[in-house]
Amino acid sequence: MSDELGQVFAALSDPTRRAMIEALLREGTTSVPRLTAELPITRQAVAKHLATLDHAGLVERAPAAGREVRYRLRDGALVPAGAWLAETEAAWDSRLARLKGAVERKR
Amino acid sequence: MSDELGQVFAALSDPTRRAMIEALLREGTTSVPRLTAELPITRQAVAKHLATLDHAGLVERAPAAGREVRYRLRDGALVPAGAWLAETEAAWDSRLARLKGAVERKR
DNA sequence: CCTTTCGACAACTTGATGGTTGTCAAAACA
DNA sequence: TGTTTTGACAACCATCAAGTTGTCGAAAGG
Repeated sequence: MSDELGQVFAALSDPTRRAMIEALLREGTTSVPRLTAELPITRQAVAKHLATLDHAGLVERAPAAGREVRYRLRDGALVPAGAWLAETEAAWDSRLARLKGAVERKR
Repeated sequence: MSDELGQVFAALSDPTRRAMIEALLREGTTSVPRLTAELPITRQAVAKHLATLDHAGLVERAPAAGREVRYRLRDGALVPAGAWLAETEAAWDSRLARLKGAVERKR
């Protein structure tokens, strides 16, 4: 469907995937076996989550030696989601502020 | 399960629900029939989406006259999600910047 | 008073999600 | 060489998500 924003938010909605992102933030780059050691799920489940993050564009495969497959964060991948949230939050707040102002003025 | 952040992100992952939020931003407050007129889905589907937004804490029921049920945005509801995204994005960027710096320094 | 509208449920279909087990070939290692 | 890891698939299961149709009673409107 190519709802990019939706895919990013969906990817972030799973706590396991957020944990993976946080691990990536800590460790810079990681791999399936590595994450499998940190998480209480199977290798296959980890691989699936990484594929989801990949499809959402949050993560990409990094060149690695041998058969190893490493993953790293994709530059700028969070920007659209962050921008949408920031804009929406701003509009949200200003609307509520205006409402509040109207109430104040009324009494 | 009570994964608040997850529920918010999940709520935002659906384009129909984002459209509802944007309508709410434009119109201040809305109702099931109103949204049904704007969207290509049934009254019942609209009600379900509103319930989802309600459970995620993004929206709340506003007092209304008669049998009408109006919905409005909940103050501060986006803050945790926005904060998580902003923090993560910052860590993300600084990590990438550091990496880039290391590469520059190396050659 | 009769008809329409609205909210609240319930049942159902279809498809996606998160997880599992199992298999296999290639690479790494003892 | 033989054993263990790793990645890549596939099948499967249970649950949830998005949407539908249908029903019902209460409120609004003619």
